[in-house]
Amino acid sequence: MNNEHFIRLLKQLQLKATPRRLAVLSILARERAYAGPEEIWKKLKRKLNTIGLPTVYRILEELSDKGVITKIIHPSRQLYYYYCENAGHHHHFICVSCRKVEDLNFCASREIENEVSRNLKGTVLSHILQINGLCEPCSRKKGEINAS
Amino acid sequence: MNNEHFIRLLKQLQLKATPRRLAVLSILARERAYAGPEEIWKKLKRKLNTIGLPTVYRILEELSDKGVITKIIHPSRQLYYYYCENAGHHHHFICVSCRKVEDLNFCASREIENEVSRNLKGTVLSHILQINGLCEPCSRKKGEINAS
DNA sequence: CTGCGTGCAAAGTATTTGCAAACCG
DNA sequence: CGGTTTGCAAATACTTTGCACGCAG
Repeated sequence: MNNEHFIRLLKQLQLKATPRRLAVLSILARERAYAGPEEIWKKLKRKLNTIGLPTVYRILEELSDKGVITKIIHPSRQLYYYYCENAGHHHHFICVSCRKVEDLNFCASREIENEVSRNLKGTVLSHILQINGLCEPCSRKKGEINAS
Repeated sequence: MNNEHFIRLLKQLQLKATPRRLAVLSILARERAYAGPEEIWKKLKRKLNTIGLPTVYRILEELSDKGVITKIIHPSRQLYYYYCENAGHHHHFICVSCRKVEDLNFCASREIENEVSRNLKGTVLSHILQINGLCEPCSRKKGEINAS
């Protein structure tokens, strides 16, 4: 949660603990929602003297490759990222209205693995499972809008 | 499979049965693998006198919106599409090596629905489940390569 | 005929790259 | 110090749009 934590995290990943990287992590950690490179960049500009948009792209990409943050699959095909404290393998429910992300205590790895190895005799490398929907508050709001 | 079938299909979707649309469907139906707009365009140019790349984009987009073809989620973030005869809701296993796509007789809709409505009290709008891996032949080849 | 469909040219725009300067350890 | 990291400017490349002409129904 705090900077000390992120410094350790970056060292583990063999990345230098630079102000830019820490700032990106800190901003993402504050959010319960996914954010895009440009948005993050705008927020960073307020905190740091200077920061380039390509730097933001690079940092998000490397953190995502290392598995520290999650890439969100969005219909618009723009990049979105989300920082999740929860370490174990799991999947996300994303609210398409307010962008909130919530953890799902559900993963179908086992069934998938069975299905693929038995029927297709193939090898699973990775799987994507993302649930798009409306969170509880947004669900209600939509209901109100529809009802009115 | 044949043109008659696609003509009926397009009519159902309230799309005119034009040579371009039929050609796109026919090409996709022949493949057991996903393909990108540019590739499809190149193949189409051989069959048709003229066809513009934007047209291919437009046709793929509308067919995908209507649910006739499936958008493939690719790490490169380029667009790929796949025509699947199988009508019911299901998911796909894609081979990252040869691009082959296979149906999975597995869907976690019910578990997802339970999990979301019980724990999050949210509403599910859609879900993405895609398995990336190696099909059986590619699995073997990789093994050979690694072994050598 | 009448509006949907298409070709062409042109724009758009998110994302990436190259390189010199700055900086972390 | 030495290799990373970053800013800036510019490029890239995929994808989309506008508009006039053509064709399906």
